[in-house]
Amino acid sequence: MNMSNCRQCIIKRFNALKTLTNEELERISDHKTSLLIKKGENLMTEGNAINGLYCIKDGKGKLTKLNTNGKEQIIKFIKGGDILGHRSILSEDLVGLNAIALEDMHVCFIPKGDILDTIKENTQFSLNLMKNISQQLNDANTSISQMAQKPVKDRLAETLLYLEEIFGVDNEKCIDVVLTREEIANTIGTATESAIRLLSNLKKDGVIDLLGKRIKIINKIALKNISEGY
Amino acid sequence: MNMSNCRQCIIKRFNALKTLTNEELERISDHKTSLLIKKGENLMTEGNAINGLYCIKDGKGKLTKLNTNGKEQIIKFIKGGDILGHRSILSEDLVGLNAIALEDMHVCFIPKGDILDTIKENTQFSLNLMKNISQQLNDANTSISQMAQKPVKDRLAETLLYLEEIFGVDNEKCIDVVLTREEIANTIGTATESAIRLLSNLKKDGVIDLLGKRIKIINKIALKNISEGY
DNA sequence: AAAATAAAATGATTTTTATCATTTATTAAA
DNA sequence: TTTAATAAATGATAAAAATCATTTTATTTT
Repeated sequence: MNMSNCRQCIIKRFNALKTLTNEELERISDHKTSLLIKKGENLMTEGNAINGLYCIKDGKGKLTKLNTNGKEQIIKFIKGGDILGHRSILSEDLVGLNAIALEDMHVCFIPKGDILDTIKENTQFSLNLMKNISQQLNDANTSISQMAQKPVKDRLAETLLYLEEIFGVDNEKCIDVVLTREEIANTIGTATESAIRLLSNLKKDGVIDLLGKRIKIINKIALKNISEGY
Repeated sequence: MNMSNCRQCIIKRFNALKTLTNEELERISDHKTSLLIKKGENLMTEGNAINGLYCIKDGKGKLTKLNTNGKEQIIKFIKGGDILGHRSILSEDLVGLNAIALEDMHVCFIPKGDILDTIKENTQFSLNLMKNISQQLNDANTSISQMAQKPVKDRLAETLLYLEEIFGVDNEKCIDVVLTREEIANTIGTATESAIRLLSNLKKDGVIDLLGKRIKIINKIALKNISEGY
């Protein structure tokens, strides 16, 4: 059984679950399970069937896809407030992406049946899910375009700005997520060495600072310009 | 006024509109308008507001995005049976892509209000729209991964297979869509000259044949292997 | 704390891809 | 149907990015 109650949960305010009625929340609260996903563990795995919706309470993660050649492509980053698995539930497809914890994550799992029932009875919830996926689709289309047409340096600049936007900064003004250089490379779609080299160049140019794995954006305007090809 | 009636329209069988009730079809039929989009014309334009759903009766088109540097990226191809504009309606965003006719297209336009009403009253229609967008999102994620990690040659092979799958072949077994070399390049995200060169190589290797602009796949297995990096 | 392992950084080199220049072919216009 | 315009093809070269090799720096493990 589960100590925590969905009605009291503050994280639901940040996603489609905010539209649920008290009655719906009670039902979900009774059926949900809480999970601890440790750093490096998979919350969802590409190719598996899905049997519910995940709501991330806290922690950070990455959504990845394994290429035919075995290389990991990071498609998106996730954090508290995000929901996962609804795409797969709605399309009745297998899961398309791996969800992997970048740090320990607390996650709630809501069975598929409850979600489908709620979709059918609560139009607003339904509309919010659609809105969420629609925005993701728009973002994905933008990514395709940028992957296809921007050079690696521009994509790196873009990604650094995106990471700061998503995760914010810590008390030393560094982007508040710890990624390996390989993960950065797998986000922008380049070789690890290329990512390292370009990061070093950005540091040399005074646009960013590198404190171990942590990255601090020093000149956001310059970075924005680089991301647009100037 | 409009001669044609949605109830009789056969194209609706191929998309989410198939779940509409007779009553809903009548209402839509009364409000819809039919459009002829001539080759090269825009059906939707990036950045514009949307005020309805488009249902393509026949013809072929491309969905594109203009990059910051002014280059066109082709995100997806469209044809009879496809619906357009629902993503933008659902997310309440501006249109994200240009829809441009590759040949004359007949299209029905259904005002936004009717669509939103129908979403609210017909759960099955709603679910079908979600399913459609969910699948598009999955496809888009696959594209991101391939753009980021596959070399141009592999992406070209992939694209040729995709085009044949979407548009089929004509009576000479050529892929049944006419694209310029530039459009092919803008699909796979490369320079026009590179696309031309790689097409020439594939022809020299006997994998495809080039009859003017038309492309015939000769060895599908070889092409599939190339697309996977062999 | 020392040893072992993994990650990051850097250099040298090769491969891939883009760009520029020119020619040839195709399509559209006068 | 000849001319003009556009698209396709090809060669030469430059630029971008990947790969391989090695060193340095962190991070774990013993």
